Amino acid sequence: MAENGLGRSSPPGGESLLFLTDDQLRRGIEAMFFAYRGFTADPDRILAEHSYGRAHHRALHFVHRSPGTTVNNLLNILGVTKQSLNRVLRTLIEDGLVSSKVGVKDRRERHLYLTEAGKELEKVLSEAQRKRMRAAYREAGPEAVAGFRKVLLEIMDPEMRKHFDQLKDGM
Amino acid sequence: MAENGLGRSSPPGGESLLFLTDDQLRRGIEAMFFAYRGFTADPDRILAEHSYGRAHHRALHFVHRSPGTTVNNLLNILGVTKQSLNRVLRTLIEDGLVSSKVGVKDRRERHLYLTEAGKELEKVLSEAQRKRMRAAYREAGPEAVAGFRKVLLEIMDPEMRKHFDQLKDGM
DNA sequence: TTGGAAAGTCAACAAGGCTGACATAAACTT
DNA sequence: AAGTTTATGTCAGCCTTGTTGACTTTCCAA
Repeated sequence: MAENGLGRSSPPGGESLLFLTDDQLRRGIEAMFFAYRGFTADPDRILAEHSYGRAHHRALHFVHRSPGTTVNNLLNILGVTKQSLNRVLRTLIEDGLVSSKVGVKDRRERHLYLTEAGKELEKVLSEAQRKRMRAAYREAGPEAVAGFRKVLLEIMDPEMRKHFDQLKDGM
Repeated sequence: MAENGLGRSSPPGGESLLFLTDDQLRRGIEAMFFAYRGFTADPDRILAEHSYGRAHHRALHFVHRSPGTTVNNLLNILGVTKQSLNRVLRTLIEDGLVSSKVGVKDRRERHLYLTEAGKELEKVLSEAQRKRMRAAYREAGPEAVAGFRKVLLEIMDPEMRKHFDQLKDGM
């Protein structure tokens, strides 16, 4: 059986498992790396104009997605420390993009909402990002998109997958 | 025609373009975000044990991939400033993971190679990352993987796509 | 009612981006 | 030969965004 270019013979099972060779996996890893750069490029440019970073985008996105969410919930979704999130949140609140309301049931909690200005910036950011994704989806076609989504789901940590699925419910 | 949940009616063309709705695009964006976290999680853990970061991983990966590459070429691939790359490269060279050799044809250039120790760490990192990708690919199946790759290619900036394709040649 | 847990805030530090200025050596141009 | 460009490296300093530790306020349960 022919070598596959890495000095290892192909795995047993023949052609059907060629997509699992180390070469193919490495190509996938590199594709993920380069694609993620494109994925964030457009929002990054817009954020820079506002002196914000990706962390601000993420906060805006998920507050938009789950209005009234608590800081703690956001923490779990974003997977950063509360101190790190707090700094970003503080500037967004100071700048009037996010409003924070003390919880009614539990007054320790802060519920987060986008203000009109916050919704506006979120829209600009997400439209820029969607524009690229739309073009990519259109070029690749619906079946490729289905595969894309399927693989991404499998790459996620189970914990993150849970958050992803929970977001779905709120749609 | 039914609303799609965002207060916009579905695009003309009917069911066939449902994968291009803002909802679907937003889900794709979120999937990309959560998946990228999983994608980097395993290497990140290993890197932390060595007091390295993702920047070191990227350098190791691409030097491994293109042995003898120049600093300038690496700069273009990674898309960072030379100061930033230099800091990372310097520690890798000091730690004996990367070797830098003056060019023969053009003595201004430095050609970069992994040392044995460098190859070892790169292997540990890439095997951890491939392990997750292999599991994901296996779960998703070859057709999904093809779609995954196709969409990623389309998301890339043309400039990055060029680098990606050039790497292919070296395989 | 008191002590622990939870939510959030403040302070300080580190990694890794960035810009700008500058140095050196080698290659190229005129 | 002189001047310019290119490749690389370095220093200084800034910003964003991660981190840990210490602290306050609030809630709840023993």
